[in-house]
Amino acid sequence: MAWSIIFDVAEYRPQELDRKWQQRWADTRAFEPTEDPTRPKFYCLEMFAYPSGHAHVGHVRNYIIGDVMARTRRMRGFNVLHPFGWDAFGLPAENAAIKSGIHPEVSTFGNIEHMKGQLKRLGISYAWDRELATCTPEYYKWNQWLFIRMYERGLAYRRRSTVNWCPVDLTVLANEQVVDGACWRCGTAVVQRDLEQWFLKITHYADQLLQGLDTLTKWPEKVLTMQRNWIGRSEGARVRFPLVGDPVVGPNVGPNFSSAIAAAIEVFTTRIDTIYGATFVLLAPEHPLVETFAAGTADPKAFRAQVTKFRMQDRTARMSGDVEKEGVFTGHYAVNPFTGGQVPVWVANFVLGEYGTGAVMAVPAHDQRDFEFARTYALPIRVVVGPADADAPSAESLTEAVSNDGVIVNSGPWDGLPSDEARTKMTADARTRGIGEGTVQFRLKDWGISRQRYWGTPIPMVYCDKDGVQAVPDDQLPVLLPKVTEFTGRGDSPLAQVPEFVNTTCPRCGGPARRETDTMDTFVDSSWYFDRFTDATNALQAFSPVKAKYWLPVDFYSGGVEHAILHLIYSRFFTRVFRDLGMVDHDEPFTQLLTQGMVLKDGKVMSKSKGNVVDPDQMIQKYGSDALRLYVMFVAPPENEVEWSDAGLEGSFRFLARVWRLVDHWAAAVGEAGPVPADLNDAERAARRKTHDTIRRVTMDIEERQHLNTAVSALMELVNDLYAFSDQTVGGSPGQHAASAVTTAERLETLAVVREAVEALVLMVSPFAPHMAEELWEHLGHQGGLTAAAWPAHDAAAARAAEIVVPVQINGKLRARVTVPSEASEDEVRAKALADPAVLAHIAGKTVKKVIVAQGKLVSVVVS
RNA sequence: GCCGGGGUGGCGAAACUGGCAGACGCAGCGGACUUAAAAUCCGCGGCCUCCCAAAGAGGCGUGUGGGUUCGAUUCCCGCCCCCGGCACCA
Repeated sequence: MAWSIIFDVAEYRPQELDRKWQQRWADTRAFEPTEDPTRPKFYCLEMFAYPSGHAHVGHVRNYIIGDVMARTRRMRGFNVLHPFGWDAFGLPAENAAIKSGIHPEVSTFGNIEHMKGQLKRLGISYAWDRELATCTPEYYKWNQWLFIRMYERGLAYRRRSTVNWCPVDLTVLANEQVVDGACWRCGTAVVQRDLEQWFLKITHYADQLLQGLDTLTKWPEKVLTMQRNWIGRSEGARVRFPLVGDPVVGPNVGPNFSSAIAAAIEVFTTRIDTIYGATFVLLAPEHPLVETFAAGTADPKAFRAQVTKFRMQDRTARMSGDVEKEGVFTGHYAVNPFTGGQVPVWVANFVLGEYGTGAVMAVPAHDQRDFEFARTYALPIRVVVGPADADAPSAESLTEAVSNDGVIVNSGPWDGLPSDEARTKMTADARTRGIGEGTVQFRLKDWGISRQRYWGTPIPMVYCDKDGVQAVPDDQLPVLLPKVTEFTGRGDSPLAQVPEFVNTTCPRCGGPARRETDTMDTFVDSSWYFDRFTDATNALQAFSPVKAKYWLPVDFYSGGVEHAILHLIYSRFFTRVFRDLGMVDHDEPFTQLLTQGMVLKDGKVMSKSKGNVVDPDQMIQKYGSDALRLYVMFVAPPENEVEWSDAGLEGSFRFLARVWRLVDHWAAAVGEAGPVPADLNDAERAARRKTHDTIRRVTMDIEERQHLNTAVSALMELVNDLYAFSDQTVGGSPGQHAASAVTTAERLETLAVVREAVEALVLMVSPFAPHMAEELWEHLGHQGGLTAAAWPAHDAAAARAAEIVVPVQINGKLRARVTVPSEASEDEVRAKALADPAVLAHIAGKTVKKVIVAQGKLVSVVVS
């Protein structure tokens, strides 16, 4: 039995390495940085996790991406902050409590414990000292503190509003949380409710949030576009159409119809240039004037029934499909302030109450919606824009609206102007005459943050009969979330059922008062957690501006694209608030954003309910964490969606074992090798060239392109080459004969080249497979671990080849390859190419018209 | 409808600035080692044609039809399909 010989070369046993090095990193506190102004910083962050219980490989992919970036930057001399935390408040824990009776606090911390273990078993290099959970008073105190600062500045305010209410989750949803008219979480159709709500005035920053997008050059175009659409800026004008003599309507002209009684209808339009074609005015069913007009209509009951029908359509039918354009005449007329003509006022089901002024001027000739409406109800159509080089079409000939710009016609003094010029001039004219003004309209709305739920940050406000709404003074923060023991899932806010919480004293008069019983949307928590990481244990401040200045902004941020709007726009908003409070001095929180793709199993997103989750722990048990890490990085670029494959994981394990054998094979011999000498033979030079070319490729792929898959490919190529080199130089590849560890080689040069190659390989594989790399690094005789090691340096001269193979094309077809010295001149390359037998055969009997030499790349011969 | 991103072997993918399409890996096939298997090591591999076969040679090939160019997966124009976002936003 030859067992002893077989085990001369140590077997790759990843599970032992995982344990050993994870322990070592924890013992030496290897990843806990402190501020160091002498070194460049790198703040690497992955979106923190909701502690659902178990992380699957889809979640874990994101953490590995960040870890590769963090570990690489550390070796490249950066002071790296790579923290992790828990988005620990939220509905699922509370819903589970209603079902199972387990208190959210208990389940949440239990889940955190388990998931933290999973991440540690993956060897992610987190600064665990800075770990935070948003459900702790140490964290949410600062949510409350910030809320009060916003309240003081008018950025947090309370108003009664129609809100999106989820009848299943029993809570209000922000506009961003309503997807196709349904709750983003449970999919139930959303209903409308009127409630007193707290809002954050994100619209105050609408223009800044839009303009800031232009500075985000390292964000995916997709996300920038989604945010632009979401903010939805449009330039236009507000114009007032006075109502024609009506006893109900008073003389006061209100700019926004804050009162139900006004003497004019204000519309918002982006096409004031078409106002001579405005032949009627449309009101949203929600418009305040609608109810005012109702009483005066011929049949008020029928009128109101119509309007009610339109309002019901709004949320449900309108979302699900095309709703016929319908309207009802109010019996009233308004004056087109440009033509002076009287136009009828209708209520239309397709006009939105919450956008603009809730009223539009209808220009059927130049707006498709108005066109359809006019045709349905036989309202007049008037063409006021024509093409620049032809006559304008007649209204009768139109089959659809013409919405593009052109030249103004049928518009009195404005005839002949191009549309854009007309818009500017007519807006100015409206302003001069006091009937309107230019304005910018946003689609973005203020952020309603009140939630009628338990498991969230209490809103730190108090209601006093005498003094009204009062903020809780800073020295009484945090307003602690009381321990609710019974979760029924019925009624409004669970906190309203805790008298000792509700009943308090007014901070101003000391008299009896009631606390706000709603909690904050959990997106508040996640809007600034990256700031807190810079100073996670600060008990006196949300974070120190000095520490924040050192670490922020986040240099590299990665997470799922599903947060492209919600989290990423709220965080940009909060950053501006902190800036205006003097806490930070940058505008944008995340310099670079990477949106990682999901991991699918059987073509579907992994989820517990579908029963198709891949548990990283099971994979680690079988193949070790390094193989899992490497596979997930190798399978595709980080942005791509990928299908999970057990076979692929096994392939990555094989590669690591191959690296292990290679290094082990040479380790004993290369210990004696010195620096690489100048006079190498061809094989040695080629191996060295491959080493340095790989350094270049891997460095660029990780740092510049985040193409982590091709970085791994390059390492595989290097390993393949080194196996062949081993075979050539010492006979027999590593692993071919298990006991064939090299003890010496014929040439010292060989050992020096191999040592350089193998060390570079171990260093470069370490971000992907840190446990194995640490062990091999130690095995190669290095002390102090990889945390202290430097990334290999690229030597461009060593990477350059002495000879290169140049393909030769004849009339665009590849016909030959010639080998030339890499520094050969253009003439030499041309001569060599034209002398090649295969080339001669193809040009025989033909005329060479042209020879193009692309230096170092290719020769192209044109013949006829 | 508008905006953004895509379409490359059996599969995941690569091709950096217009220059050898398919690197690297998975699955597959062949060889070495072994009594045998596993593991390991080495090799083959887009499609088609010529050839008994091999070697070799040639043709076609990056969704599709054009264009620019000595040369196009890459640039331009038209079309088809897929994914994501927004969607009666005046």
